[in-house]
Amino acid sequence: MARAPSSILIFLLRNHRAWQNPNTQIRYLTTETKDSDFTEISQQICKIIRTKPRWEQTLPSDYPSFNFTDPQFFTELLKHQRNVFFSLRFFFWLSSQNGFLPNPVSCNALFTALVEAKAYNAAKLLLGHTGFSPDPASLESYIGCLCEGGYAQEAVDAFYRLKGAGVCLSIMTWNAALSGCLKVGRTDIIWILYQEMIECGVAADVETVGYLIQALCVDNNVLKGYELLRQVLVDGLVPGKAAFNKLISGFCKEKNYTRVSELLHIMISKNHDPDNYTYQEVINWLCKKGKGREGLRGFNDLKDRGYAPDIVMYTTMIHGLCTMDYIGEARKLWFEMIEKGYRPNEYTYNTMILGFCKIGSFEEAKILYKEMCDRGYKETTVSYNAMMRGLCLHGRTDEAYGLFTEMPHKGIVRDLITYNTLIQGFCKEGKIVESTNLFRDLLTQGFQPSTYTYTPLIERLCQVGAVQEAKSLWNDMKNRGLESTFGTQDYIIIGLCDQGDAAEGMEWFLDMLKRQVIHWKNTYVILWSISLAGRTTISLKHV
DNA sequence: ATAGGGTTAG
Repeated sequence: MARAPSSILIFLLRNHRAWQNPNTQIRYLTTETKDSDFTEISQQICKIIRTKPRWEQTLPSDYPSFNFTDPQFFTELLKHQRNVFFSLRFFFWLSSQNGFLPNPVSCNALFTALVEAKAYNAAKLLLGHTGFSPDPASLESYIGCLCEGGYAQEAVDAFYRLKGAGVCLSIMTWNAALSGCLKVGRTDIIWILYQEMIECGVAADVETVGYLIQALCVDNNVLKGYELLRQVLVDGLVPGKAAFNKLISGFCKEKNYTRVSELLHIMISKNHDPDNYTYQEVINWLCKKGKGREGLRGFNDLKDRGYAPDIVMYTTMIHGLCTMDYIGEARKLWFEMIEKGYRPNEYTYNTMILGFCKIGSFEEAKILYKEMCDRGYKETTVSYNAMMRGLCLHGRTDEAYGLFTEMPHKGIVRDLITYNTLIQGFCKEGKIVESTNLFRDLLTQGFQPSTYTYTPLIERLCQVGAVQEAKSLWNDMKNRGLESTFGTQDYIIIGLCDQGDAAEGMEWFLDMLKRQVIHWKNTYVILWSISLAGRTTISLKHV
């Protein structure tokens, strides 16, 4: 039995400041009492680990007789510690002490606290470190938590852990999982999970269907998504707007405007009025698929019907007009947007600046560029790329290259598009040495070249008679699994023929036929080159 | 949730 701490107690009670000091209290409680009051001590320890930076080193030597490794003590501490990371740190400290056996109760309590704090990484760390089995309820909210944070793969792992324990998820968690996978574009996992869901015998609800439809759209399976929608509509279920919007966007991409308008009608009839998100996608894809005029008409119709386009819609429309080089119209919308009270943002500025650059109005572009900076928007890779692209389009590659060299000094990162823009610009001007130097530089920097990188290089090399180099670039491109654009192969054939190698030209041509990548516009030129080079008549028997 | 930068023929 411990000594009755009467003298110390009397001292402490008389000395208010000493009693306020947690160290003193602990020393009293741990050395002078046997039946340790865990509640009191843990409250004090909480204070210490919160305020004292190197408590791990001082705690044991300061209080040699207290048994910190009693699991009951840790459970008590957890109750009082608001900041779960302090508890975690304490837990790992305990684990390093001899004699502490993390018991399932404290592990589970800590795990639950971490999950509640949405500290998925820490929760995962704890799981991996201790290998304990959390109770199903915590594990289930852990799965929901992982999905929310975009950790789809980890969620699946946790799911199989639960499944192994014979527990099945509630529909809420299934939906959270599907939604989480959708957010990070992991449709592959969605289909696995959905299969599992069916096997568990959990009935999909209307929310589930919404996610499935969206997943089908992401997989470019819009028609299947549409069929699923029709099917559930018959059953009286109406998925949320997001599913409709994805379907509409998907059909726009496929230029299936009949379905688009049908879906818009369904939305209205089901009290899902199409919103800015819906229309923005329609206009976006109309512009991207070369129907900018229709896009503009739709945009104006919407305004006539009382819809108020938001800044994103305005930006989309301005961008569409700029791609068609209708800069005047774009500028009109720009001012209309400002009149309506929207301030141009980074996206709007970059779009408009590129528009001006493309038509060679560099003065206007520079004024806007300055305005953008004055408004506090930073210069970015995108804004630099836009200026460089404009300059390249107008034969001012030297100025573009000047910007390129300036970028690192301003701390602006160059990316693949930066390189591609310049490579294309130099190629266009026949500056093949500069282009290939940039290409080499790009590889040294560790970028993965894209089709946009190779195409201008191959074409220009062929034109200057360096067909061998062009062919090696072609192989390089193919080895990276990149698809060539229509027309690139034509240059190689014509280049080969210019060198008098009709036979190999023919080989390449037959290869194109086999792969059905013929660009019929150039076929006549190709056949003509081959026959000129080989002085033979090409008959379609070869085909 | 939504928007911005890189292919194409004289």
